[in-house]
This record gives sequence, structure tokens and C-alpha cells, in this order.
Amino acid sequence: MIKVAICDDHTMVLRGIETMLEDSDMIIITATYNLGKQLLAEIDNNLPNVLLLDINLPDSNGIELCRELIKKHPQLLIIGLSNYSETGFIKNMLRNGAKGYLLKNTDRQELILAITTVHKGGTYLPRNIQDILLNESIGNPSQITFIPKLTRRETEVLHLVSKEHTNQEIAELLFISTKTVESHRNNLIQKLGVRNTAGLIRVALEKGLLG
Amino acid sequence: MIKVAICDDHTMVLRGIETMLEDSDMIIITATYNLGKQLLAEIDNNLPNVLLLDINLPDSNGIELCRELIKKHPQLLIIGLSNYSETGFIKNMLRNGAKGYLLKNTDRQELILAITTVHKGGTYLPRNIQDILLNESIGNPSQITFIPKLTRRETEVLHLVSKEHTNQEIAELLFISTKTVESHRNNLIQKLGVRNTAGLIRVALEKGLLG
DNA sequence: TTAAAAGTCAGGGTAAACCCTAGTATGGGG
DNA sequence: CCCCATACTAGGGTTTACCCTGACTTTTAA
Repeated sequence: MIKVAICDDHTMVLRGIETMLEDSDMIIITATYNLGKQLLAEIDNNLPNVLLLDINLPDSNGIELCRELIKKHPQLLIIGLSNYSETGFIKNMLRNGAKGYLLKNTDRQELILAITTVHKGGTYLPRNIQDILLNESIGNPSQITFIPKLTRRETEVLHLVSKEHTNQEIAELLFISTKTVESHRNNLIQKLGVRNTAGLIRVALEKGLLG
Repeated sequence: MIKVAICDDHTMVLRGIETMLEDSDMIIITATYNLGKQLLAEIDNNLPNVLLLDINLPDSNGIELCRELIKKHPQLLIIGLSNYSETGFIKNMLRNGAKGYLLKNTDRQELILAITTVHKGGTYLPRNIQDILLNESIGNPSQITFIPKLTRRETEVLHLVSKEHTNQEIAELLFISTKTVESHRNNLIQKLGVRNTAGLIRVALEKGLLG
């Protein structure tokens, strides 16, 4: 039997996955979690083979959560769950130790295939995501789906900009020079491939870089 | 028996709702749809009493879809489904004929209560959303959820700003002076209660003023 | 341990955004 | 029909953002 745990803040999704798996005779659901913190606190007590992990939990960054979990439990097989097919997310997840990635429109067959595949030591990605990643690696690194990695400072500055602070205010809040803030801001504009603050905020929201 | 149809692009949510409702002896699921267009094309053949409608379908604007459906089928009882508790969305839905609104973390009990309530002719909103709306209507028209009415020009300028155009570019596109563009932009900043472009874009996206 | 990346700051300039005020259309109600 | 509210228009003046370059220190990962 493959022991599976699920972490998702939407009850409906939780119930949907439970239903899809309950008839399987190879898979047993050992735990469900609503929040990242709950997961971190309780998973040690009842470690599953496979964890289905929502990337967009309200209280945690799924990608960092994934890395933490793998660090503590290297044998844990994590499959990311998300609404979005942003390849940046997916690559980040895989880079941080996830063994698979599923969209929430996955059907029963694919869900079970994903779980059994990673349990056998493989990696599972849906066909269409494989295609997208393949296309990217060959030809165009499709700007639309690329999610840049921001540094700690850049993330801080981005959040403060989105809260309508001026560079000067941000400088005071972070105890750095306004020139430094400008640097971070320029880097953000470069990394997100935009022209100005309007694009910065729009793209940051689109890519899920802000809450 | 209450005939219920569901429209959601996430199979997992679809299955979750089905599961939650399958044991009920008052409710029967008569159809499920993945896309707004599919819903529009097929719902006439098999009209339900209650429709659970995802607001964030990939191919349609849930709010407009709601209005269209009500126009064609005034007796149809629509309950909006969404991940977000932005009261702006919710008010818009209700204004366009929806009879209820649920978040996707709803449990079985509340889901059934919502369906039976609207079927009896009532309106159903989760307790916490009721509280938010109530607070708003009493005291502070909580800037966060107040959706201002924009003029034609303001809407045009807002969209162009979000596309990273400068005032000068916008002026050329609209055949007006840059100073006029600045005025519209100032009015937008006033109306949305923000300080600068960052807030303008963020709030405009939050309130659904941009596509 | 060593190279790369991130964080820090500066100068000097241009462009854009922001603020306040105010005249000119324009369309719906008295 | 005229009036008034609202939208649209626009000016001058000030602040902030944006751009390019370069340099130094600290942190991180190979």
C-alpha cells in the first residue's frame, strides 16, 4: 500500500482527491492537512510515502515548504498541486525536490498514475506540461511563463512598492540608502521584463510574487 | 429533489462537490461542466434548479456569465464559487442575479445549507462574508471593497497605464494632451484611494477593474 | 577556498509621475 | 430651453521614478 497525505486549504479539493483515491486498492490516505504550518507540525507523527502538496497555501510558500520537507525527510515523495501551469513554478518545485506536478483539473486516472509513478522512483508531469517545458528548452524561453527568482531584498522591496511606499520610505524602513532601493527596483524591472512600476505590480501579481 | 449542476474547470473541485452531495437525499446532480462555453451551450437541454458556478473560469468572466444565464433563465438559482472573498466580486455577483456565494473551503454541511436555502427562495452567504458586508454597510465603506465608478476616459487611461504606457504615449494614442492624461490619472488615484501607480494597478486588479 | 551572486552605495542626469488649479464641453433634469 | 453636475481638457510647479555606470563588501554555493 502506498501511504498518501494531502495538504490543500480548499475543502472541496481535499474531498475531491479523497474520492478519486478511495477506491484504489494500492493507495491509502493517511492524513489531510489544511495549512502549511499544520503540515509541518504533524507530518512527523505519520509520515506518508507520497505527499500531494498545494503550492498556493495561504500561510506558506509552497516551494520553500517543499525544500524544508525534503531536507527533513529526504525519502518523502512530493507531488505539487496547483491551478497554474506557470513553468517557472514547476521548475522551481522540481529543483527543490518535488517528484511530480499536477494541475487541479487532473482526473482520477492521471492522479493515480502520478502517485504510482513517483512511488516507483520516477518523476511525473502531465503530458501538456512536458510539452511546454520541452518547447521552452528547445526554442523560445517563453517570457510569459518564466518566473524569475527574486532575492530576499528584492522580495522585500517589491512588497513595499506594492504597498505604495516611495523609494525614500522603503529606504528608511529597511535602513538602507535610497540608491540601494533604486538598484533593487531596477533589478526587479529587469527580472520581470517590464518598463515601469505599473508593469512591475501587474506582472508580480500575475506571477504570484505578491500575496 | 433539487436538481443541481456544477461548472468548474478543476476536476478535483468538481469531484469534491459531487462527493459532498452524493449522500444527500434531497439533492441530485444533473450535470457538470468544465468551461463557461460548454455550460452556455448545454445547459438549455437540462436545466437545473441550482447552478454552482465558478467565478474564475479560464474562458469566461463569471460575473457576466451569471448575468447572461439569469437573463435567459430567470428562474435559475446561481451560487457563485470562488477562492477569493473580495467583497467587490461578491456584490457584483449578487447584483447580477446570483442567489448565493461560497468559498471553495466550504464543508459539506454549509454546501447543502446553501443549496437548500436558495432553493427555498433565500439568499445564502457564509457567516464571515455576511459580517464583512455588514461592517461595510454600517461604518467604513472599507476602501478595500468599495468599487468606484470610472468614466470612459478613466477606464481607457487605466488600461493603457496597466500596459506600461507612459502619459505621453497614452496622450498620443488618445489624441489628447499629456496634461489631460495626467488629470485622468490623478482622478483615478483619488477614486481608488491610492498614492501612486503601484497602488493604482494593485487595487485596480483587486477590484476587477482590469481584465 | 574560490568564484559567483547578492547586497550595498554613489553620481549625474533624463523622463515621468504627481499635485493643485481651472477653463471648456456636454448631456440629462427642472 | 437653460442650467448644473459631471466629464474632459489643460497649464505650471514639484517630487519621484528611471537609467547607466561603477565600486566595494558580504553571503552563498560549487
